[in-house]
Amino acid sequence: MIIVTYNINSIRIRIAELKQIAEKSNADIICLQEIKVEDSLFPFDEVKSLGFPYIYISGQKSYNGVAILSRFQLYDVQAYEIIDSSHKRHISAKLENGVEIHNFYAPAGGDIADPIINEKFDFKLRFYEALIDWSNEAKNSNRKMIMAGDMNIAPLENDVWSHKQLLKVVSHTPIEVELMEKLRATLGWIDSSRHFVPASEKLYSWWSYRNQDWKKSDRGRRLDHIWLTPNLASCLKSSYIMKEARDFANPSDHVPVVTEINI
DNA sequence: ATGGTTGGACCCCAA
Repeated sequence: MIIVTYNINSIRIRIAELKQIAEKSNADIICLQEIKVEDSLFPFDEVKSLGFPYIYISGQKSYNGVAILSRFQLYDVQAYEIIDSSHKRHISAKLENGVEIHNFYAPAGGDIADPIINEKFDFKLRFYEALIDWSNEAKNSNRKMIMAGDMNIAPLENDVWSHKQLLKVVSHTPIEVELMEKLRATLGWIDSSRHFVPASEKLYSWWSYRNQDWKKSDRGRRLDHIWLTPNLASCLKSSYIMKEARDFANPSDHVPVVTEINI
């Protein structure tokens, strides 16, 4: 089974890119973030025609919004409102065999890395504390879980273009990195991208729009992640980041993470 | 130190 996570930054203007991604990845399941559309305006017909008849969404107008697209039926679908009831940032569904898929869009956190001055950063930290509680609920349960999404944190030194220059930049501050590691450690989550790429190697999934040549400056960050619970470790077959998607005609600033699992 | 771009809404906000 091939699972993809992709921050699409508006699904309605990026159907052509989604098509390319579906074809190149041969995805069975695509977790989307920032669909930026309310449920009633979701482009169901266009997405179905890409080979995903099963569509599970938690949308809102203008901001946020998550969706799971699937080639086969999923079960026990739940949409959550972590902390703030107006933010649609988490949807989950189960495979027929009971494996859980959780799709997240973590808050970006604003510009200033201080929770007292910047309430968006405070919200991001509280969101992660809530995620840690959510993950801890699965402790000792042996639930098989996949979590995918735009987590808006780049945890390792080589997950950003300059560790030193980004230490005070939201997405790579020590407090965020510590929270993400605390989340990872709850269940011993496996980072599928880093499972195949050593920590010494640069690896990014996002490049800002605010560079005239994203490839030349290459100031990327790895904000998008697919994690597995340890009881799925033996199923993890491969993973890659589809960097070429950043060069599509009308690209998102994020590119897809693609993970293959034998389940 | 600053500003650079994009998307969706509305005459600005979030990323």
